[in-house]
Amino acid sequence: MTLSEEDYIKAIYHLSKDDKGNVSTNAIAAQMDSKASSVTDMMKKLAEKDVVHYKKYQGARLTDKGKSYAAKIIRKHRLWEFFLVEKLNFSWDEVHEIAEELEHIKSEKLIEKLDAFLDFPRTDPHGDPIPDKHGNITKVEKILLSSAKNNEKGIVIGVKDSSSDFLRYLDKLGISLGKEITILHKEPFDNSVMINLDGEKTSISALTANNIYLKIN
Amino acid sequence: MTLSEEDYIKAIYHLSKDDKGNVSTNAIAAQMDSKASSVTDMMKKLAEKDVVHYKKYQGARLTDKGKSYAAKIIRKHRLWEFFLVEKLNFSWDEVHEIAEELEHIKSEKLIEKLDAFLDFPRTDPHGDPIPDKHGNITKVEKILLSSAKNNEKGIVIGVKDSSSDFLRYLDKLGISLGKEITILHKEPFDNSVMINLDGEKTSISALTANNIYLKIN
DNA sequence: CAAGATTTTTAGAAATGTCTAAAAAATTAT
DNA sequence: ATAATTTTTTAGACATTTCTAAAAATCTTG
Repeated sequence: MTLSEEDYIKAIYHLSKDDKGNVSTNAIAAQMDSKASSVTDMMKKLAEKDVVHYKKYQGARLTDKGKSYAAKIIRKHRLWEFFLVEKLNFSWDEVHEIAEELEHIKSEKLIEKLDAFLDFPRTDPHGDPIPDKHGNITKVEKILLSSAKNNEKGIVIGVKDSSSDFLRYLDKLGISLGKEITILHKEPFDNSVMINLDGEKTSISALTANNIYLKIN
Repeated sequence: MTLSEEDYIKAIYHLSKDDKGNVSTNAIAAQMDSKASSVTDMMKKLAEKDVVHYKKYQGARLTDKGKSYAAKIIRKHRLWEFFLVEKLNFSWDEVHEIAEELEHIKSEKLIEKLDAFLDFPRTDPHGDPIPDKHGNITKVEKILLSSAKNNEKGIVIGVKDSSSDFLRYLDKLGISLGKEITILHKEPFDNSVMINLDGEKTSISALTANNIYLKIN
């Protein structure tokens, strides 16, 4: 697979995470920051290679082969992110772009040795699960902070938005993976949430609350 | 710079290591395993970008900008090789191909952090010096084993040929970086060399002796 | 359910990097 | 120094990946 093909496979993977339907040409173009016509061309090529199911005017979805390939790219991306943060001391908002390049390095042996060197991490620095070498992902039960109920207590285990801006904002708030958060009160007026974090009362906006995943004990 | 441009820059760098003259179009084509016409095209492009001096029918050589760029690629290549061997337990004959890919990862910050993580190594797993962040290379005095004199004693500090085949052959012979070798006798008939290695007498061929660098105490 | 709006595909073009074949320049050898 | 050989460049083509503009299909809505 070329670099470009791998990027399209990843895009389709991310767009079809939850629902199992087809992904539209326009949705892929938006995700890739390219044009619908380019997507159509690439879908024909990927269908030829048997990594997507594609029918004119009906969008695309990954075949089993495509899903397996996507999982391998995601695995590489997340292992490299873990390496960058844990070994090279990058912060969690800096690693995505670099991992976007590293994820295309081909060697299987490299990635298995890296996995062992890192002591087989289960999640990346943003809490996202790292697929195993067969492409299997362990799903962890999690809810959005915004949908937690009053008096519920949870551990921060992930973020929905992992843009640098959001991650740096969380740093400023003192929110990081593993932190315990108690929901004190949800404000109906603006859907902001009053929480207890490290013994302090803090109010977080609806948008922020909608991008933090909690594991409820 | 694109991947392909970087590969051409590297090729010219390697071809003009010793002598300062221009490198011929055909020599570059041979090194790159491509055709002379492709080289001509690329030289025009690289001259435009001011990384090579190029005049029709007279070959090319790197500009200062080109040399600096080449040194950065070499630095990345050799740091990654060191990482692969020292941290991921690859053997010295396995790392070249993987480093060929890793050397194109762009982030400067990545490479400075990697350098620090590896504790600022001075040479790669084949004994070749790692340029510093400014592109400066520390030259070490060294001679080919084939040109050492009888009764001279030296430490293996590098190899001229770093192909997998040669490196694996050295493994079989028990020759690795840091080993002490004493030249016992040079056979005029076939230029083979009788050496003392770990207290054992061993004969090595002229070709082998011509690809091992020694530091004489 | 037909007209308008939107989405998707097709057609044609550009940029990159490569190649083959032929022409041009440089080198070598008689 | 001229002919033969080798090297290098040019010209034209092809594969990839992308784009714009126009056409075709699908969806939406009064």
